[in-house]
Amino acid sequence: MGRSPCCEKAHTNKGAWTKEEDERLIAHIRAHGEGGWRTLPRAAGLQRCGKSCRLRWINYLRPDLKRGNFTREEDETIINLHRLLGNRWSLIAARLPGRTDNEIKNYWNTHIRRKLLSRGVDPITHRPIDERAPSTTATSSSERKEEEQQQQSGGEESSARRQQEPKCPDLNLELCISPPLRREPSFQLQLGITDSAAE
DNA sequence: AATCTTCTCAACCGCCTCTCT
DNA sequence: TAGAGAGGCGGTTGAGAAGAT
Repeated sequence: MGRSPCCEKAHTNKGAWTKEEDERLIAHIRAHGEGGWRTLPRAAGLQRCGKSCRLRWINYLRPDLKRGNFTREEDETIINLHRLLGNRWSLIAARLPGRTDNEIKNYWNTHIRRKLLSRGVDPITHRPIDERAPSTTATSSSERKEEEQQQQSGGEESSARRQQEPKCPDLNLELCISPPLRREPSFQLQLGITDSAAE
């Protein structure tokens, strides 16, 4: 309502970033560090919204990002954390070094959600879907592919086992809530998730 | 080879929360 | 305590790629 927009939209670029814009952003952050997103575009000579710069840096340009496919372990970690935290992608991302919340969110929506559905598991509640047969939910070609892959990757994952025994690697997913010291980081520490698998 | 359909993921949008005054 | 500014988050969108017909 009475809120001013985060940036002057009339003079900002939108859409895909160019190589030159990337380089400017990287150079500016290397020189001045992260933060000050509202003033950064002007300082860096970018015709971009500050939020856009932040997103580009966090999701794509950060040097510590791990690109490439998710591993099986990461899959299971995401599923377990989602069961615990729900759609709190930033918290989930905090447990997966090199992965971003956006990346995990996309991966969840495009792969894991279907994977769970094909297993007969409700991706929201993480409980078995009783009423509907799994095959009725997995109708698209990719969903069928997922199923085939799972069958091929060793029959070790029988559907019965999948339904009754959610795999929890070495994750202690118990929540320890204590009075908030500051913001999320402290909360994350309080989570007490000791995924020794990641060690 | 051309067209249509489906999938993927980078980016945007709007709201919420935190911090500062 | 209230209000404003800034950062952060999650949902959604759309362009391009890949696959199917």
